Amino acid sequence: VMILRSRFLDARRKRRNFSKQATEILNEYFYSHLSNPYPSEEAKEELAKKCSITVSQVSNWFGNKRIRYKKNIGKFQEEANLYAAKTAVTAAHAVAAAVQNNQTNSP
Amino acid sequence: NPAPANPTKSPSLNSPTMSKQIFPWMKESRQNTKQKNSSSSSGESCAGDKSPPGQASSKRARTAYTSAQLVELEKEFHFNRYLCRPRRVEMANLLNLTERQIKIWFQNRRMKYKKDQKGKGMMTSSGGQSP
DNA sequence: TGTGCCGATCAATCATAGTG
DNA sequence: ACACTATGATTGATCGGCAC
Repeated sequence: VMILRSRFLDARRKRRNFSKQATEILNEYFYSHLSNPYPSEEAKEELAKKCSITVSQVSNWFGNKRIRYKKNIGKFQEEANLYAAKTAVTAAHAVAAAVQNNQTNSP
Repeated sequence: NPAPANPTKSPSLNSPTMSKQIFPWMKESRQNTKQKNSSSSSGESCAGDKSPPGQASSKRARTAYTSAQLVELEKEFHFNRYLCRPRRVEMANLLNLTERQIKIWFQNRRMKYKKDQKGKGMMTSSGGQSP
């Protein structure tokens, strides 16, 4: 337990929240692709550009978002509805691929 | 982790408006979809790697490496970015970690190295700003 | 057939920024 | 000022695919 505090030199010390509009763009993408929120490398690059952040940051954002979303879906319902209404449904095609793997369950 | 155990999932959700569905990616995820049963320990073996305890370590629990272990690993990484089998065995014993862990650490370290290299490459002028 | 590596992700955790 | 929550980043470990 004395095995710590070597991290006091980490970069995470200085963290900046993303701009309100960057978060807006990311959430828009996330909720409009809720069926499969895994942007391609190209999509990440585009999002990174629009948000003025790095591709890694986009990856981190989606990683955190996915995990936290599924950890507590209820907590994000409001947000989900908010963005769902705001966007023009683009999650139809992705469903096909996802659905193919979905049908495999029955106790 | 106090988590008792909740193997099976009972998805069932939705508030008033049943607008959202539970897509496959939202499910409990990892450590399934592929259960290569048979033997005991984890699916991976990593060419003979065991720990003295021989406990069923199928549950990987983010072991926190000590700073001492990290220092050794880092030192070795600067010497070689890749580890040969014999060396890996040595380090495993030296640091009291499994070969698998050593292998994975180097794997992750290489990825991190690559990522860092990318971040650099630009940055023209000055830098050192001291407030 | 078995093993290591890569790329992407997961999942837990750290440390800080925000909010009340 | 301070407890508690939201959030970006780090990292040990897994998954699927690929090369040898």
